[in-house]
Amino acid sequence: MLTVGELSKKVNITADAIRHYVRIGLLTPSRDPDNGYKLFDHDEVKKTAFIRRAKLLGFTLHDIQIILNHSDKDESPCPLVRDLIEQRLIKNQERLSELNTLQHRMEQAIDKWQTMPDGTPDGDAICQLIEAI
Amino acid sequence: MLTVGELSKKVNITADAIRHYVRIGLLTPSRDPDNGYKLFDHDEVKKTAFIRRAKLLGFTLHDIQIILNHSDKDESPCPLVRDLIEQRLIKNQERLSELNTLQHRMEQAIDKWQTMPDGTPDGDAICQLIEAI
DNA sequence: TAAATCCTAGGTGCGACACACAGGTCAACA
DNA sequence: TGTTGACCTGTGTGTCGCACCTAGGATTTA
Repeated sequence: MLTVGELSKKVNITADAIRHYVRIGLLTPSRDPDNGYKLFDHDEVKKTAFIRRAKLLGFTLHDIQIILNHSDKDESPCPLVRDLIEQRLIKNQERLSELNTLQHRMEQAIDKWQTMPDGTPDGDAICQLIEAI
Repeated sequence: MLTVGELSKKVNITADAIRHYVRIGLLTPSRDPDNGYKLFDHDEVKKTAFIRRAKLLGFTLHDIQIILNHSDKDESPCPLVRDLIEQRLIKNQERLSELNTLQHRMEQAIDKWQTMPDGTPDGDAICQLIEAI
């Protein structure tokens, strides 16, 4: 049975993150009756490691909640996991193309501004560099 | 002098977003003494359009706040703007490479899972698809 | 025995809004 | 003239995944 600090070292995340997972109900440690400390048994440790791996794969904590709920019911969550990751993949592609667009706009702006004077505000223009876009 | 709703149509953003900008002090409309409605004059409309363009270029509202403060002082914010966008560019590159890494991991997982059985939970494994990573 | 290091619960902050609530205001139409 | 419906107001909460802080109790170490 590990305390928060011991668990945090074992799975290499912050104690705050673990407390966060407990707060939102992802982890459900038992309690030391003497002092109220959270105590994590083997299953909770496994769950914590699982959460880490799932996050590395791009699952949100909400996704992970759903997956864990399913596997608590002795149902294989694997088909669900495949569905979820395909959704995440699509979202991620969207984010990637948004960021790429942004990157291009920023690079273009910088190129354009290489040759522009700073100018002085004329009481009307706020920043010519941006208003020129 | 435009109300929130009129301004929101003119610059094509939601009324909620405009109220948000007012809340955080980006916009400072006057008030109709009769009914307390926010009233945006020409300068405020220009500022709103500026905010939109700056956001399209990847500036945060915080950046924009700084830029507007400078130009209020009749200083050319342009050198500042160039500095800020270079910082944003770097941040964006970091985000892009993070997302790319994530994308690769997700794609690899999906490839790998094509050939794997769902398996049944054995009371120990939570989701073999994820634990296999 | 005291200091240093753990632990607790609860609250706030981030970024950029979206959404909801309860109520006041306004223009138009019957 | 009354009423309807669309607009407006301020304020508060939720999103996401924590990080940080407070104030105090517990435990370990010198």
